[in-house]
Amino acid sequence: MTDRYHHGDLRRALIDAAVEAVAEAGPSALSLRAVAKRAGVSHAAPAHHFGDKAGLLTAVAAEGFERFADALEAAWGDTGDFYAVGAAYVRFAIDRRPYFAVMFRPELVHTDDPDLERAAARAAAALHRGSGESDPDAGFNAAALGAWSLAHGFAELLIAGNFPPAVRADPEAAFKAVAQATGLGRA
Amino acid sequence: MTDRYHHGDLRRALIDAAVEAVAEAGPSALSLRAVAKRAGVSHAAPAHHFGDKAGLLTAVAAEGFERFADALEAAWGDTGDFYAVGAAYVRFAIDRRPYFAVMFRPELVHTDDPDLERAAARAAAALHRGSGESDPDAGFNAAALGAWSLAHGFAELLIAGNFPPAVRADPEAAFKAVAQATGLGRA
DNA sequence: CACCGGTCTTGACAGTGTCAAGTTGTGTGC
DNA sequence: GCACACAACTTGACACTGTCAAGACCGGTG
Repeated sequence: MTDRYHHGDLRRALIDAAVEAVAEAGPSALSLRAVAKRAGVSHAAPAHHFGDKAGLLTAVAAEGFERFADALEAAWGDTGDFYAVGAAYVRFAIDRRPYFAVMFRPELVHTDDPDLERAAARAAAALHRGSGESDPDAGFNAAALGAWSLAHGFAELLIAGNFPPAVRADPEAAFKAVAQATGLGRA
Repeated sequence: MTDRYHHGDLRRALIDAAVEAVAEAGPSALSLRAVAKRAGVSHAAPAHHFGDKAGLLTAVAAEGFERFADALEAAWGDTGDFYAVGAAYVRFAIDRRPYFAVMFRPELVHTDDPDLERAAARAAAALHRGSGESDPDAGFNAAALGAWSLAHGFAELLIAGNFPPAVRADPEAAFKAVAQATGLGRA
């Protein structure tokens, strides 16, 4: 099965290999040839399935958004409040770091990919659930964008290593404290 | 002067060339050889001054943090409130995009570089000015981290193209609306 | 004027993404 | 059951990349 000429599910194997590689050295250090070697195929096999290096990362990002949407939806189900969803946002960035490292990087992926767009839209819907309509005057929902910005910025700064040790020790608890300090979550 | 064998200020010229290149295609697409060509020197000249590709980007990031600190300090001077500083944060991310694209990317730079550390510390000090001491129990200042996360997340999501057109039309005004919606800035 | 140290160049190396062409297997229509 | 068409993958090549060692060049100090 595994040593067939036709791999069976090479696409899946390549995505997994890419996720591992990103987890080890980040997306900018990703090498298609290294991914191919990890999956045990020739150096040009990835290009056949994904067209492009960006194509492979696009597939990773799309899968990431799907898992992200799952995590956010589950967080709504648990307690239903904003803190839980924000904490899930932060937890995803930590636990699924290789996915997160690719998901909000337009220069690394094909932003017009239908699968990616669909998955990203699902995640956005899961995130904004229950945050009401956007203000027709302003053209956007200020509270929802604020919550998103807060969670995203916290996750991004945390991952980049800009937060003190006390935050890194328990990021979810720290996020809740930070969110409360801003006055958010009372809506 | 410019066609001398000893360039005069090649280091400066290389940084400028790198900033231009990053502005055009992002930091991941940066090529040392292209930077060298842009500055009119041989392909190995950058390595002599910066040791490394990461070394060049480190110099760019350090310069970025200096300008960033300037901008934040100026914003405090203007009106002295949080909204102005947050808006300056967002404006910097837009106007000085090539710098911002490198400043919070630990995988692209030498995070232990003394110049970079000094500049980043200055920017952090400028950002947290007037936000009081950190809570000794928690080990961090929740309100300050919240403000930082909000501004940073907003800037990051805006740049990545995740916000609706109404926000992109006037990002600073949108940020103020978003910050107000969270209840922040009343401290 | 000799010399020395820093500045930059030249040349080489292994590794990269991408493309064109070829090879190998798999399923389909007959 | 068999030829054929097509998809999956390989092979080989190309231009380009970052990095290193060695050399050429220049400015200033003795």
